[in-house]
Formats: sequence, C-alpha cells, structure tokens
Amino acid sequence: MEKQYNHREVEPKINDKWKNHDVFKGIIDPDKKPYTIILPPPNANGRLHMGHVLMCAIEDVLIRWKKMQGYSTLWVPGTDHAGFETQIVYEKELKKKDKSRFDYDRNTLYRNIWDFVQSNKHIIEEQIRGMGSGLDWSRYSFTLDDKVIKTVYDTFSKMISDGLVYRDDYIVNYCPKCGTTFSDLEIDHITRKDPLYYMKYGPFILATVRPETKFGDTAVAVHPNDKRYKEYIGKEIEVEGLLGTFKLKVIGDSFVDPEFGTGVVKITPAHDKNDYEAGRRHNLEIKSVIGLDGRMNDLAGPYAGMKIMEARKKIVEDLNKKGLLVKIDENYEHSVAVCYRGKHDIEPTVLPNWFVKVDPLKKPALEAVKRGEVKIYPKWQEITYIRWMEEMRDWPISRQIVWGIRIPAWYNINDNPDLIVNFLDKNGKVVFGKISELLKNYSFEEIEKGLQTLVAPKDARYLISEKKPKEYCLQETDTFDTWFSSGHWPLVTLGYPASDDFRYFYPTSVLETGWEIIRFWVSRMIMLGIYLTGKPPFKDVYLHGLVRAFDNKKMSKSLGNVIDPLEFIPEYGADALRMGLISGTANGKDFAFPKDKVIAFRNFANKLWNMSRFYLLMIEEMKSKGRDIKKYSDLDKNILNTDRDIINKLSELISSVDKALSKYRFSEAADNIYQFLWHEVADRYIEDVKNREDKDIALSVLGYVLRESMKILHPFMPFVTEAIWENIREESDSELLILENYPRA
RNA sequence: GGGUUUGUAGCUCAGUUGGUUAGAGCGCUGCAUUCACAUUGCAGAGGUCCCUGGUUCGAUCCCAGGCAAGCCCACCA
Repeated sequence: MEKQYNHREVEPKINDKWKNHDVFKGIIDPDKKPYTIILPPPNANGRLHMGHVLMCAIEDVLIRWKKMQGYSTLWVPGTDHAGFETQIVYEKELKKKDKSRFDYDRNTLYRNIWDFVQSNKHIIEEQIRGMGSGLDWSRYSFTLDDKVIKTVYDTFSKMISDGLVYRDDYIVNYCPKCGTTFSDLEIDHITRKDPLYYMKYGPFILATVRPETKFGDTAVAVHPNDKRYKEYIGKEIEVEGLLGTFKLKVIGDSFVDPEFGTGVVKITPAHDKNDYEAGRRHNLEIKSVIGLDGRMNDLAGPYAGMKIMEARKKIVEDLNKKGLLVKIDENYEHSVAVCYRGKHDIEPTVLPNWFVKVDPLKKPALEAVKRGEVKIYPKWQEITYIRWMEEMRDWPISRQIVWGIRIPAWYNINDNPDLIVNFLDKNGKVVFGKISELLKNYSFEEIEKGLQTLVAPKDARYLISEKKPKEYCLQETDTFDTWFSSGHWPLVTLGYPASDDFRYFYPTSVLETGWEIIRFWVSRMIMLGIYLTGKPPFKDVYLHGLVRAFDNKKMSKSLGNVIDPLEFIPEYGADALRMGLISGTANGKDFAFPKDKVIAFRNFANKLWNMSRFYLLMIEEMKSKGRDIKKYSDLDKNILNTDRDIINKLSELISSVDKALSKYRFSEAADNIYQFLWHEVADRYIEDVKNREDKDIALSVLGYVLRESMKILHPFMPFVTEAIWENIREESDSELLILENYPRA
C-alpha cells in the first residue's frame, strides 16, 4: 500500500471493478424485498453541477445501504430532454451561425435539436458514472424515448375520454410583428417613457398607459382595504365610454397598489398578465380586442382594423373630445416587455391552449400525503406541498415550443378554415395567415412541409391520433408541458403498464430530489401515478436543500459564482466531495458549498487508508516474528476492557447510523462515523495497540473493527472503503465490499 | 410588493421536545516530529445562541414585534 491514498488512481479502477461484476443490475428476486429509486433525470444536454453530485450522493447512500441490507435494489438512470431550456441553448447555437428558429420548418428544427442533444448527452452520462453511482445502466431511459411518448399519448387519450381535457384561452406573450409567442425567458424588459393617461371611468378616475384596451375591460379593481373605494366593491358601476355606456363590476383584489395613480385599475384579462390572473380569481369574462395581426378587432367598433398605436392615438383624441380625459402624465417611466428577437412590443394575448382539469386528480394526491401514504422528509416541506395542492388550478399542458412531445391532435383544414398557420414557403420566407386564405395562393403540401406553428380556434374540431389520420390534416404544433411527460417518469422507466419490472419494482421506495421542484414535478408524479395505477409512485419523498455558492447566493452563470464539481473531484476525490456535501446540510435547508468539509473528508480518506496500512504492517511484523493472529470469532473471552469498549462503541455506532439513515438524517450518520473512526479508533484504540503486549489479540480486534467500519462507511465513501477492503478482507469474505452484509443494529 | 425560510465560535453548519460546563469541521495559537498518516499528534483560545418585549421558577429554544439576509413568484394599470 502506498503511503498516501491516491484517489485519482483508485477511483476509476474501483469503478471498473463494480462495472465488470455488474453489481448494480436490478434483479427480480421473489425472495427479496425490492428497493427502488428512480434518478431524477438531469438535462441530457447539460453538465454535472453540485446539485447533481448531492443528489447522486444521497441516492447512492440509500441504494448501497439497502443493497447491503439484503434488499433487491434498483436505481434507474435517465436523462431529460428539458424542453424549453434546451431549445434556448440550441437557439443560441443557431445565433452564432446567424440563424434563428424562424429559418426552419418545425420538423427540420426538431430533427436538428435531436441531433444536437444526441451528440452531447454522453457527457452528463459519463460524469454521473464517474461519481461511482450504483445505477443500473441497462435500464437507462431518455424522456423522448418511444415508450415515453407512447405512454404520454395513452394518458392523454384516457384523459380525453374521461373528460379531463379541454381547450381554453390562456395568456401568452405574443408578438404581433413576429406572429408567434415567446416564453417569459425570451422577453426583455426595457424601461421607457410613455404617456400615462388619467381618464374618467364611471365614478372613478383611473390611470392607464393603454387606453386602447378599454374595450376589453371586464371589471374595475381596487385594493380591498382602500377606504376611498370600499363601498363600491361587489357593486356594478356605469361607465360612459367611446362606444356608449356600459356596466362593469368592481372587484377588490390585493394585487392593486392603492398608492399608484388613483388606486383604481381597469381589468383587461385578455391583454395583461396581472389582469388575466385577477380575472381567473374572480371568474371574469375574457374579451380579446386585439387580433393576432396586431390590429384592433370588431369589438373596437370604429377603431377596428387600426394598429395598436394608431388606435391609441385616435382613442385619446376622442376621449379628450368627449371630456373623458382628465390629464396626461408625459413623464411616466415604466418597464415594457419586448421580444428578444426584434425588440417589438409584446402584446399579452389569450390563445387557446390545452388544459387538464385537476380537481379529480389533486384530491387523491393531497389525501395520499395527508394520510401518510406518501411521507415527505423533512416534514416541514409537507406544508409547501399541501398549500400548493390546495391552491392548484387547472393545468395548462400545452407549450408553444418545438422541443418536446408534440400533442397528438390533428385539425382537418376543411373543418377549420380559421386555423392560423405560420410556414416557410418554398423560397424560405415566413408566411402567416388564415389557412382558408393561404390556400388560395399556396398548395396544402407546401404549407404542410414548411409548417412552423399553428393556432387553432378554441372551438376547433380535432382528432386524436398518433399518426396522421387522413389527408388534409395538420398536427397541433404545441408540445406537452415537460412536467406532463416527466410526471410519468416512475411509470415509464419501469415499463408501465405491463412488465415484470413494473410489477416487482413499482411503487418505488423513495423519490429524492431538490425541494424546488416539489410543485412542478413531485405533485404531478403523485397525481398521475394515482390516476393511472391507483397507487402513489413512491412511499417516501426526501427533499434536499440547494447547494449555494460561497457567497450564500444561488449559483448562476450571470452572477459568475458557479462552483464546478469537476474542479473538485480531481483535487479531492469523488468520495470527499460527496461526503462533504452530505454532511453540509442536515435538515434539507439550503447551504453554502462547504469546502472545508470536502477537505476534511479528503483527509479522512487518507486517515482510513493509513489506519488499514498500520494494521497490515503490524500483522506483517507479527508474522515475521512467527506469531499468529487469531480469527476474531475464535477469540476467547480474554480480551481487555479497551477491546470491549471499542466493540461497544462500534455497536453503538451501528445502531445510531441505522436510526439516522432510516430517518434520512445523512449528515448525522456521516458525522458519527467520522467521529468514531478518527477519534475513537485512530486516536485512542490504535495508539493503545502500539503499547499492547498481547498484540495478536488487539490486532484481531482492530481487524474486525476496521472491516465492520468499512461496511458501515461504504455507502457514503464507496471508493476508498472498497479499495481498503481489497487489502484487509479475509479469505471467507466477499471479494467486493458492496456484496457484503451491512452490520445489524 | 406577495409568499417562504434563515439569523448559534473568524468561516460553513449541527443542536437544544425550555433546566448545571452550547457542539463539529475548517481556520487560529502553542508544543511535538526518524514511531501508519504533516492530508499527522497533543494541548488551547474563541460564543450577551440577531435585537426588544412577553409567557415561565428558569428562554438560545415557545409567543409577539423589530432589524438583517437568502430563496420562490410578481414586476406593476
């Protein structure tokens, strides 16, 4: 054995050893209890970050611990297509080539992103393997595998026949100039001066930058505690407008800032995100007054057909003439949303989207947690879940992006003349408009081939089909929300609905993930798991805290404070990094990257190495003197109190680790092991052994303590313990430490 | 602005179901060094447990208010 533990040399060797023995292959064994974890799939296109390291470390502890306890364990790896995030990354690549997504038809764009991701996904896979994670790679899945798409389509069909799917308006960031929607991340906010118009509005005066949306107003809101207006709340007011007098309800909603303007806000749910939300809270009608071409529609009466700014100008003039305009604040500075592509003003617009009714799904999902059928650790996170489930509203499952599972709905163009489509014509130019109009100048084939996006009216007729059902049909261009497909993850990775794996390994034992996706992911998996199988997909949920940067802020590229695990693994070893992170947090709270602990555990690995080296050297010495070391099991009762003491402490350790691990208290277990090995075994017992006359007995005890300790520590620091095991195991022991039995409490 | 969490040693974090001397790692100070390990050993210093009130025989822990910070969500008609 070398004088110093060399993780750089040892870790890859040990990793190969596990791989060659195929120790982590999940085996269906009716005589054993299954223990299953599904790895939350990292972005296939991403790189390993500290969160992944912590996640893999914790799950690996559980898997190795349970495996050594005799369970038939399975830990399933996979990667995520990460819809939106990846599409953005890909579009940045396009930008380098001076291209954008608008230069491609939908099918080509999808294929290109597919190739891009395929060429990158080996990176994250290799990085996860390098961590020593005991995953069964023969069961690897990708979130766009055929089996995933098939299951998602089946669920969608089932939901449709159960009456859970409907199409309704949903507010999106729409750019009338580009003729397309943008995600929140593709929106820039710029500060700009615009006139703020104060206008008479029934009994009120209110301030607005956008008088042209007045025709879409369906309520007026004030703050519920605003004394000036309290008496109006719940009543109807009569408003004199440019198109005559109309009636509106006054609502009280705390999103209104009483300090701003006059403290009264007009609510236009169709053209403002806040108003849309308020509209949903108060069940208000949604009245769209601006079309997808960026012009006022028929509801705007004489202003119909005008562009937004044109209409605004005219409306202000007319308001003034009618004496409805009180004053104009020309110096009003506010932030305006513009699209990243051309810096055009975003027009928040309601477009038909696909929704899932969540009431029938969320009730059993909420009950499962309340009844303790699914237990959440740490317990205080349960509140996040329960509150979210109680507040959860219907789920918009469609996304206006390409990179994802395309919704299997088809629109027959003859039934739906009002379909609005964007496509590349044969000259590569983007054309958009109503299909019935476009067909006058373009063939269906040209439109179909160059199709980029389509918007089907709310009441459009559609067919659900995996393949094109008949001629003259265009497929919905929206994709499913990633959480809709990843909500099936525990099912699809295990071969739902009919496979031996599924029957044996489902439901899984624990879902381990960062707390930040409890709302998005955990809740959806529970809902869909119960909906499809009648059982929640896991018994326990363990939520770890987020690893923050040294400045205690969230790591982000823009802050430049990202700590890259790939710098730490070569320097300190995967064992030390894993263990450092695990002991950095005890209760699931976020924590700053504990570099000190990583160093401490690097030193610890070396300490362990030298403890066993000492043991082996002493044995050599004894042998050279012709003295035998007895087997521990053959020792008579003549051991000393110091021996008994260390044996007792070992068994105390075993039970405290067992207790801590079964409550997911990883750092407590880790620290106890550290304290025992370093301060009890090394500092006291080994120092004592040096002076013992009966070294044969002492070394026998030491050997036993070391071997048992390696087993206890193995789930936490698998590499160094396995490497030491090679040297200190006895003839009758398993060749691999991971195949040994975990000490029983 | 809304929600939520946190505030314990120089730093990163445990802990206290309220009760004598509040813990770990790192850092710091002093000593040791052919003895498995300097990625070492031994000894030690260092804390009004954020502030102010309340409950209590007793509060760092429970309650209220304040201050500060982090995170999530909105970014304002």
